[in-house]
Amino acid sequence: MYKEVLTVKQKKIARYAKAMGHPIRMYILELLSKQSCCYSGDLTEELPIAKSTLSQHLKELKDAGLIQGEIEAPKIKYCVNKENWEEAQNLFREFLKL
Amino acid sequence: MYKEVLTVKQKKIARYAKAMGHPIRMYILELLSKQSCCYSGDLTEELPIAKSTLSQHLKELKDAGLIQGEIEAPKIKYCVNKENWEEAQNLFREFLKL
DNA sequence: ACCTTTGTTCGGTAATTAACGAACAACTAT
DNA sequence: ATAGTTGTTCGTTAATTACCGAACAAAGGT
Repeated sequence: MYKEVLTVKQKKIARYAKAMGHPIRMYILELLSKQSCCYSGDLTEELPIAKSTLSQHLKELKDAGLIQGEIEAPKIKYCVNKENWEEAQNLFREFLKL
Repeated sequence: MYKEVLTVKQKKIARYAKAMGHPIRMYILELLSKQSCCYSGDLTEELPIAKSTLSQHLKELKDAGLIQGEIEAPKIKYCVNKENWEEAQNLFREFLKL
């Protein structure tokens, strides 16, 4: 049992950063942060990846808490998870010491 | 030959984010951004990981361009890479739309 | 010269990540 | 009831990541 040196904040920001650590996911996040929502079908068309791959990236972002999906049958509408997005913003801001 | 949808900025920020995607590396970055420099020996003592593992994490950060090492024999002094650090700051700021 | 300190590299293992196409599930619309 | 749309899951493959201890390399001090 040793002293834990890593802070909760460091772990949280690392978790968010990890989710942001892929160009495709950055593309999605940037899109969502600009226009708040989109359908994953739109992404499939724009992005040069298989739909199964896209599905995985969306899951990544969802698991990290940065986005959320809402069923609008037969589609799914994705939006930023406002609460966590703001937390991430604050963590990054603080880290970048503004 | 299809249209490239990913921007240079998205790729760059993803690269930086990926390097930040581990708690240990966040710890190191936060330390360096606060006090500008440190010796890796200090880190070895504080952090609960093998020195070989630490060496790898430092290499990650170096390869991403976020830090740089200067030999001060027999130690190595690590500092943030100011130029790239500022680029990263700007990219994140812009992305977080401040 | 020799020992110590410091950090990298090597070899190995285990887990995770990224990607694809095919198959499947859920729901809509006809 | 059937066909189409949409997205997830599965199985597979390849590459990368994380971690360790041991071995190695470089430099400093004695």
